[in-house]
Amino acid sequence: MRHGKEILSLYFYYKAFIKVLSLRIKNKDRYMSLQETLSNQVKQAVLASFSVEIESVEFQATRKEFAGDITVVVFPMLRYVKGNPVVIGETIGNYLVDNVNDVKAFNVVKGFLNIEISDSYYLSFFNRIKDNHAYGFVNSNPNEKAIMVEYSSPNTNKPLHLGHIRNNLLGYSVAEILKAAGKKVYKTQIINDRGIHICKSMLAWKLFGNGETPESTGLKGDKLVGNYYVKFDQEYKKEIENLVAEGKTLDEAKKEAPILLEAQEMLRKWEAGDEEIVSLWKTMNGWVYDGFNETYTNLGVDFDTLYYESNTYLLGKEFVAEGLKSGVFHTEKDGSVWCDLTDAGLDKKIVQRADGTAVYMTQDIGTAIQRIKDFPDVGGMVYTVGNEQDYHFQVLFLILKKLGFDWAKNLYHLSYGMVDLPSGKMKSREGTVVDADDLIDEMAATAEEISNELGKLEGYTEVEKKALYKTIGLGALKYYILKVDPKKRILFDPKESIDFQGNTGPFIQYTYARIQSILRKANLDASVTLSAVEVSLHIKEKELLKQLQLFPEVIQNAAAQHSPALIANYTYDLVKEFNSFYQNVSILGADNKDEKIFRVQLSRVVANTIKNAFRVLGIKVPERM
RNA sequence: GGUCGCGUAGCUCAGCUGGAUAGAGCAUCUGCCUUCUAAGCAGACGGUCACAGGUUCGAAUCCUGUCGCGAUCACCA
Repeated sequence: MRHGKEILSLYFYYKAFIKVLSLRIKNKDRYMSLQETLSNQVKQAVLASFSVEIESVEFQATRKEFAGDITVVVFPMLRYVKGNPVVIGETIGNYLVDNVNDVKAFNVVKGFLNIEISDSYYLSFFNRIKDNHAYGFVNSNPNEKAIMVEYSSPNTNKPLHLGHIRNNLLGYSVAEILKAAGKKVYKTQIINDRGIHICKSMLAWKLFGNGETPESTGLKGDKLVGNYYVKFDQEYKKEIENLVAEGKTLDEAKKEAPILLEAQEMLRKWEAGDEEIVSLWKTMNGWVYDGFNETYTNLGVDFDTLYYESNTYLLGKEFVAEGLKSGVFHTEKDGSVWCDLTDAGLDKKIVQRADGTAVYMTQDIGTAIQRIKDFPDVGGMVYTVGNEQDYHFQVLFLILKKLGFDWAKNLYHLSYGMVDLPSGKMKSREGTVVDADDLIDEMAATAEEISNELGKLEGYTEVEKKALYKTIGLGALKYYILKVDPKKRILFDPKESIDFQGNTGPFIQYTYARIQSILRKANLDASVTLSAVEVSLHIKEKELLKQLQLFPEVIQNAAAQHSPALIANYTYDLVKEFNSFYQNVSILGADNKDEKIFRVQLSRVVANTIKNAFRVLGIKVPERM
């Protein structure tokens, strides 16, 4: 037996493991978690042996180089019990062996009491979950308030890029995680469909478009509109150059460029309801939505309800008026409305311009209130928005609290780091963006290349193959993005392709496919329930069971922390453990029938857990690959 | 400058509500496909956990300061 990396591989989740021992085991007349039982018994042992009461007992998973499954840390007790930690540990260990059925043996290393738990404990756990396809998921409680998760929320003047992909994947996954953790969830977005940005695209199309449409060009609608946004910028820059050549300063030129003035005029006309402008606006936004929907479908994300800024920006103003009445806001001499947040350590913030028009904040105040009106069962919201807007949401939440909404305390800004390129920030106007559609296609193409090299898909139709390439390509992309802690920024180098080996989505999908292959070949009745007497656990089997035990708690933690990364990392650990089992233990070639049944069942449960974990990440699993 | 976030192996990342010798993947090097899918397994190599103090029996983890990177401090969204 080797004692290298493989042995240590589970070390890092040992903290989480403790919590998982809270799975119910039968103890006398009621269910009590193993840790609860042990905790009480350790207290008893200390009381009996040293006449001291201790408040709590600290557990951790046993490191792999030592015998045992769970470890009691003796050091904290030294505060109450004077003595040698080894002696104290041994005293407690003996007491546990005598008094707790599932404690089989123990050993003490320095101040650590390592406890061995009986196989029957793990087997009874296994028998409880083996047929539960929703293992790890909690049904939603109808009495509990729902959560609205906002994500994506793009501007409608340009196509989606890699930054939006991170946003979409995070928002979608967090919504699914919350559902899995027992919350009712609504997915939504606020579509920034009005403003100067869309007018720029509209104007450029009017001037240079020659009536082009997605149909006439074969271009996706968002791409077509995005092209005119770029076109506008090019013309704008030309005009600035000309004006500077004529002797204007750069600042003057930027403000006076005719094309910009014309775009601003267009915005005024739009706000005044000019029929021609509004009609063009509707047409071009329609093109963009068609394009976006294609990308969303491709990415596999969806929404339950949509909000458009053009519908909600006026609503905010009502509440600005209300806030003025109640004294939350005040008017400046010029007529603009402000909120003073200096008592909270923040600045003053404008909520409405002097001319009465809405700012970003006005709109967000209105949108939040509108959402609660539309969905009265919503008790909180999650905003998936980049960390460049941390301050905005700090202020927004505070204002909503000041306005007296009780749900305002349940607002959460899911703030994530930017996706940057080696050259810096992605800029649509400068063409330095990684286009979402292109990237998805490239990932599928790479999956196809690798699949062809490996040549394991004989018998698959072209349609099946195409679908599989997409599953794998998207799996690689999504996992690559989601495994990183949301708050950290991602540096994406287009020259370095996303891996398909190691800690990747395809590696996990591959393991799932392997298990499916075994299940197809197993050809046995997996419904029987084996008792502890019939099977004694292989070390790899036991490690797998320990890892499986963690899953429900991982879901809860991921929900509490709004972090898909926790699910991704957990799944990787589970899969690593399974592959080690697979490569070291023969499943179909087990020594006897019971062992074979158990291993097949265990493999099936692992596959199901992979599937469930990946489902909340929005990643599909393949039957073959 | 004020505020917020980040800094762990050559690279990409775990670990952070304090506990045993800080872990993975990629890259480099070694073994393993007449046996369940080698997108795999088993191993080697690789670390002053940015730096300096402090709290503690014990600090990558908590506190303070310094440095570096990023964001933000708009009548833009």
